[in-house]
Amino acid sequence: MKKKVKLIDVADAVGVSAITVSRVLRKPELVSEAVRLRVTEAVARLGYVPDPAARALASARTDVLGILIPSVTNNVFSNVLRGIYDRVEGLPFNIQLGNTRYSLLEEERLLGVFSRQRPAGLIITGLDQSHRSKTLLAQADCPIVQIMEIGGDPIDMMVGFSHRDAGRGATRHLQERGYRRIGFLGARMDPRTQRRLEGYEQAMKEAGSFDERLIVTTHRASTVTLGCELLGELLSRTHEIDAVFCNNDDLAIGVLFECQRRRISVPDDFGICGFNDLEMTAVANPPLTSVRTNREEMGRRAIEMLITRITGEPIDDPVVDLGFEIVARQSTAGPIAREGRASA
Amino acid sequence: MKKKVKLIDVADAVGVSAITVSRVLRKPELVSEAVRLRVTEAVARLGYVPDPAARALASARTDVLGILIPSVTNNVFSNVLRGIYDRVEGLPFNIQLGNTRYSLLEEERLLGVFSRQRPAGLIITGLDQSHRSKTLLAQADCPIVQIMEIGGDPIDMMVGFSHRDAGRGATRHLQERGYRRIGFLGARMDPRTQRRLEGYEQAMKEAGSFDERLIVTTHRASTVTLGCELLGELLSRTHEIDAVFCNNDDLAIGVLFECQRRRISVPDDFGICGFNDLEMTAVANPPLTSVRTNREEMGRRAIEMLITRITGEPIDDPVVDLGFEIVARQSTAGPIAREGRASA
DNA sequence: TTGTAAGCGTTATCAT
DNA sequence: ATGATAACGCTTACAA
Repeated sequence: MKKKVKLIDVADAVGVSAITVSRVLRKPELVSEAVRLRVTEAVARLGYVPDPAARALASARTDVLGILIPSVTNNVFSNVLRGIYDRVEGLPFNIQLGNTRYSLLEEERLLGVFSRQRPAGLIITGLDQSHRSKTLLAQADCPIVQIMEIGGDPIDMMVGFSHRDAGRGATRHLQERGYRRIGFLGARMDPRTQRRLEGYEQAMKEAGSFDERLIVTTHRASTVTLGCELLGELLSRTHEIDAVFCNNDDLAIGVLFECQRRRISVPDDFGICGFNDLEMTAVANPPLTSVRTNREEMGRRAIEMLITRITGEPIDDPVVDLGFEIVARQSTAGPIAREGRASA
Repeated sequence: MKKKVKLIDVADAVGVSAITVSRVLRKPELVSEAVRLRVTEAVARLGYVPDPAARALASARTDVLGILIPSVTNNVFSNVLRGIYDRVEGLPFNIQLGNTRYSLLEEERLLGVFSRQRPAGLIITGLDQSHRSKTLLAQADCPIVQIMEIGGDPIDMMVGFSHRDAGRGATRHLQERGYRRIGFLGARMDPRTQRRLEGYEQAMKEAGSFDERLIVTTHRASTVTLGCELLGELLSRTHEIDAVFCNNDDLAIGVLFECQRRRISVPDDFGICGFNDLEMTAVANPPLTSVRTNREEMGRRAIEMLITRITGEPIDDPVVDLGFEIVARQSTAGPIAREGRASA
């Protein structure tokens, strides 16, 4: 292994001082063109690459963007990640990913690890940080974006949407399509799922059809298999039910499969609405209604907001509402559809 | 923002030198118990946390484990990641994740970024690194694990399975169940997919039923929707076909959905075999046969191998074959099933 | 525009 | 068992 090329080696080769080489690399406009060209050439020729540790130590800053998400397997977050990696491509930043596993304690720990590195920026999931985490964030002295949802006072910046409104919107959609006894299936029950449930409850109360027995939740992670099970649980409680709002599409697909097995006709006898609008929903049989949320865009915007602040530009609005969209498909065509057919 | 607590501050508080505090933190057995206790107490009381940049600069080593995977959205890799994060939990290492987007050039670039940090270990996906990447890896001077597949000479260590054998095994399974005209649907066509295709070709040739027209591939990323499309393409070429081996489960689910729409009876008229055994396959209608590969275990083992080497212990075998398992479900019950019924 | 000097916070090395 | 001193490779602050 050949010896490492240092700043001073480049400087010696060109006949300038180390700081000049450093300047060429970071602030080329401060160096005369003649010197700049010679230095650039030498850097390339010698294959010099800066040592990030030395840089971090000397400048009290790194090129690290710390990202904290609660799960690496959940589709939702991998979509956000894709947006993040997309937007950061070609920029001189390094993504450092932390997996909190939906644990506030792990979030605190990772925040500690991250802040010691003096990151250039931080992205953190949700609004519900612990007190200690908030303290750490306040001391982090770098721009911070909370992603996935909006609401309350931002620590610094936010990009997301209202899960409460989305839950209410989905439930209303089912109501508008003529369903009355609408169940709620929820897995994981993280803060965002809980707010979707709140939205559901509000819509059901507004329609005067709220009934606790229609709500089935579990702290287990959501899977397709779990969707099958939860529908079973719901039906074992009552058969007076004509639709479900699933807190995500995995559950919804599971519910659809289970309906197929039980010969429950969707959407005629039973409406299904999912959440997240995974691509699969559009090609299921029948295609599933879902709530589309722009997760890649969320990742991209979060990075953009960080960069804007890192470069010292002003932010127009620290809170960005990306909204959501109910994508109505056949799975919620409604019991109305049957009446239509009956009268035809 | 209160001033940062440094090693020397702790040392002054206890009345020892900085290096002694450093020793207590890294090699406590070298320090007398009396001093050790006082130092530990002071560290806790003052809230001292080491600066990773200073550490890295002084010791020429970091606690970074660099991971290079081709996609953050692909289920397969998020499963591996989960295993990695699982196994590393509680250990004094930091995961640094790089997303190569299936690009050898991006892989090279990230490898450059990573090796400059003097990582404690590296995990890289697959066997097909570029020449330059191999040079960088050779110079990295840390343990390296290639994951996902095995074959050829390991750069250092390997954990995975033979995709060729798995492709051959899946195809044979279909043949054993009585299917003859078996199609192959492939997306992305990364090296591992290509080797699965090779296995398929081998099995088809061995059975004397190889036909190029039965192979439909695309470089697009695999999705459920794409599975629908690829089946359409295959059927537009020929209707003399009684099964498909899909290079992953997303495609397989899409094929199933498309069969439902076209009223093609699975498994009676058409067998479907997927790959990866996502949990969803078990609850589809009918449940889908797939090839199970233990991806979480792969992540865990990779970390274990790194750690073993980092701690200087010997590795029993640098190449770990995790194998695969054909999980036979109803979707490949075979045309035989119909004969059975017919004769009943 | 370029350079000098003094750190940045830790660990390696060599003493004691 | 503990300490003094010199790196580690770069940037900041100030000077020329």
